[in-house]
Amino acid sequence: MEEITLKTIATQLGISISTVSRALRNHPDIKDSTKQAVFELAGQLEYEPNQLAFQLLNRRSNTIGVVVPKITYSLYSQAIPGMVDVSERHGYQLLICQTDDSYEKEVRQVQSLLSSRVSGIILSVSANTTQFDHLRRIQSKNVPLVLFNRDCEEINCSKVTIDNHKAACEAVAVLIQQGRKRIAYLGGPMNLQISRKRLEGYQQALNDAGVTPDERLIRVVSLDKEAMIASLNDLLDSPERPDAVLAYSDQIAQWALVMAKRKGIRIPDELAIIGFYNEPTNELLDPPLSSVSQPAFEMGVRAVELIFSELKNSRTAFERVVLESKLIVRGSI
Amino acid sequence: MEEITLKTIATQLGISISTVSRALRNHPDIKDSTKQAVFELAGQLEYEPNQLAFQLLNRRSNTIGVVVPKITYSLYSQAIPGMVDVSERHGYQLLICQTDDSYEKEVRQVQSLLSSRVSGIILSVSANTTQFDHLRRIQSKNVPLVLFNRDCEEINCSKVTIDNHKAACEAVAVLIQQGRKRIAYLGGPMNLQISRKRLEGYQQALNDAGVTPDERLIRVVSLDKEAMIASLNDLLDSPERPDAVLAYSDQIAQWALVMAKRKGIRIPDELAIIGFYNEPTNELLDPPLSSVSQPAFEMGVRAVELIFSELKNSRTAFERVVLESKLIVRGSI
DNA sequence: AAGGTTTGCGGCAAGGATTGCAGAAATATT
DNA sequence: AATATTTCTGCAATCCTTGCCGCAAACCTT
Repeated sequence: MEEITLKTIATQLGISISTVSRALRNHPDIKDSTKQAVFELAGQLEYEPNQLAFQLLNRRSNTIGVVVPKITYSLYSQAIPGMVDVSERHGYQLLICQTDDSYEKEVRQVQSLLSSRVSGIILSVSANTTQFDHLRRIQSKNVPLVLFNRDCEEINCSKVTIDNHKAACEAVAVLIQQGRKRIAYLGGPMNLQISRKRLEGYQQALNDAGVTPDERLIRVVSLDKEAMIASLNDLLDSPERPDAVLAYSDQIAQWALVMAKRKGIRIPDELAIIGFYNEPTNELLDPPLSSVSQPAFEMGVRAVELIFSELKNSRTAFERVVLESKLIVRGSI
Repeated sequence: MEEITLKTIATQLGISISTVSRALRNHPDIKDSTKQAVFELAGQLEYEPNQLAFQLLNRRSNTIGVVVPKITYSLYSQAIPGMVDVSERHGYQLLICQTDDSYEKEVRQVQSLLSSRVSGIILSVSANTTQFDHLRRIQSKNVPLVLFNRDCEEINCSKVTIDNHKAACEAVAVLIQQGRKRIAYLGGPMNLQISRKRLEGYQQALNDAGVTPDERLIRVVSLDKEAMIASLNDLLDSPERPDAVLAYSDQIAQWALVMAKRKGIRIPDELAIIGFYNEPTNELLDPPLSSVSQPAFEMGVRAVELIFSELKNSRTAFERVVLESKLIVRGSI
């Protein structure tokens, strides 16, 4: 069983390869009768044009590389379908990699995507990435790069994010208006810019309201489930127990809600909770969890669109798309 | 800014392309001093071997195509990381497509993957696929094909599934043992084999226990949220209200739980609920949702492994991997 | 009928990397 | 010193497709 190529068809019909190629692409130079014969035989042999050869010729692969920390994080599992949607419509495919939040893996993945000559790269930096030469390398090869969700200041390129500072600030403001006095921030990894931005937003809201911040209410929470639960236990059992919580992610917020309930803490009376990302399951909790919603699907869509616009028009300035986030108020506050 | 190729290095060093190629692959025929010079310049120019050329030469792309109905379905968003893990370890990448449960899209995606000369295809059939020529085509091209989760009898190939009949049967048996009399089955699309198998398992369990089935308790539920809620309302408000429910998916089961609670139906006293897929958020509900857990991550791992084993040893018989499902008992029963 | 135009097709090159074979240079052997 | 052997390097083919140039035959023009 060997590959069916243009050559196979050409020799079987006793014509040249170029004629077959043109016939299949409906070139006007080719006689109708020839075209018909070619189409017939091609269908019969189930000929599929070899994309690899085509891509080599065109020096690009019609493929967009996507690098995310973990596909399972809901923002990514929602954003990726958005990317798939748009890119499929343009005849592009997605090469998806995950870094497991490891810097080394991120570098390897980027390398490998460049080697595969992807047409563009969409990336969300890992929690352990503090050096960015690999991203500069993408740019120096003139491959469009779009950062989304997890941004970094060090790289100048097109970006799709929300205004994390503002989102956190507004969420905390709502808590303050409710009369909450001891508001905690449960942050994610602090070398993530978005985690820091949310912290700054939190601090600013306190500042604006003239509330003295309490350092003990600012905690970095591990994303690992067991460790997270331990942190939550520690906070909820401590004498400085908060009366409100803004969490870096719904994953954290959901467990905070569940743990608090198990401890008999009444929600929202004794503890208000707000998370980030507006996971669909927030609605199912009792009480339902309030959350800052991010348009994840749209982030994916926009990221791919930015790739295409750079591809089409390589000399445009970098675009920063800042999408609207929105506090979804439910029973937890 | 042009592409850095072997030629670039060769001309700059005044040696031939072949020498550069061999130097980079550490061929023993090449003098050490030459190698060193080549390595140095290659590093300096940030040379990346062009995978496209390599793949064309080798007639394969080191890429595995994955076709699923929707990436957001939790089984897939868990299985894909399993696939990514294994394939990355082997130096392969994943080309991910979704069909949105459309037959036409599925055909197109498969076509396009074949055109891209993927090394193998992993697929979960769409809910509207009733014809399978496109899958036969994959096989006739000697491209390894693995079906997972959503199987179909019509195609003979390697498969990774669970025993849906048995899983449903055992779940219902537990409900019967609890003394439940009116057990409902909330099924998914009926041209999905897994949905039918679960129905059969449900029916067999009733049969085995000598319970007369009530047709009104068997319902096909749309996967669309609004329509689903309407169906649930209808069932829960009807005079033939069940005292137990086996749902095709946790998505359905979770909403059944929430809707029942809102109607003041006590769970599990008045209504027991079991879902499928063991979504992580089941734990967060009140009461926590019982569910038939499927090893989604492992399904992904095994599917890729099956591709590799066919790739290595093309003449092996097809393997059917049937993984163990398990009823996770929580407060909802 | 001689020249010009159209029609239909073939040949060649390019795109980048690998590799068997052959050949040149350097070294070893007699 | 002449031959044999080893060490290193280059040529050319290959993977498949497309674009460009050119050629022959057929047609049309005057």
